[in-house]
Amino acid sequence: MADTAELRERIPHPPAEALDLATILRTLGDPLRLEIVRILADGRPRVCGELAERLQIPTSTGSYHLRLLREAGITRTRVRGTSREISLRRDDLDARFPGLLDALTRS
Amino acid sequence: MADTAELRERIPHPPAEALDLATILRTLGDPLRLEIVRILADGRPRVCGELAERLQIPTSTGSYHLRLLREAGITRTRVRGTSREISLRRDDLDARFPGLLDALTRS
DNA sequence: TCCCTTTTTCCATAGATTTGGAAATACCGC
DNA sequence: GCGGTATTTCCAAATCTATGGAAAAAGGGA
Repeated sequence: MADTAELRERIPHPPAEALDLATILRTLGDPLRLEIVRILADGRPRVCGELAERLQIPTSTGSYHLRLLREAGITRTRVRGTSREISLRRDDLDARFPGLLDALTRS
Repeated sequence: MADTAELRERIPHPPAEALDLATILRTLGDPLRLEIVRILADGRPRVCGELAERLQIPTSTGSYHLRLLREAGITRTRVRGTSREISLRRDDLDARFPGLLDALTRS
């Protein structure tokens, strides 16, 4: 039986223990990226195009912000055919910074 | 009897209802500023020089970061003679973004 | 294989941020 | 008023960030 994580991703994500609070806050301190996190807060994954369209930005700009979110460890990106499925890393974030995501997505 | 707030400050602070989450996160997304907030988290006010010395930075740099913290509504600055007494705006932050400060200063 | 779709990479530009020395400002005590 | 102390403002330089068009990459289906 193969490793689940191996099947799930081909894209580099930081390990949970490497998550840095200042980096996370700086990354979320952009209105566009904060909005992406709020959209993802319902737990349903989205593809890049869906998010770019919803935010009314070119896909190249969207790709840039999604890369920062992934590199900060805030989102998880899963390859699905030619698409990328983006979801919140709620498990790791909640374990490492309890209450943070809740405080950010409340209301 | 004069207004307490009037006696307390001569320096512009944003009103509680103007606090913006993205601005707050961007401001805290700097290691130096996050450290200042952690130092202030015990509730005891500090003067600028005390913070600059503790962080090993020139006072002009400290003054810059403290201005950003104040303008974001994260700290309150009170004039005390030639000094400035810096404290966390925990009351307003807790009211506006419940759980945020706790998540940030835990551990 | 060829085409179509989705996303990323490349690249240049515009703009914002951080830094710290030097000068200016402000308040206090004498 | 004067000297001393604390802090801010000014300013320039170095660095980092965001934007978006165009081209490249990568997978799926016929």
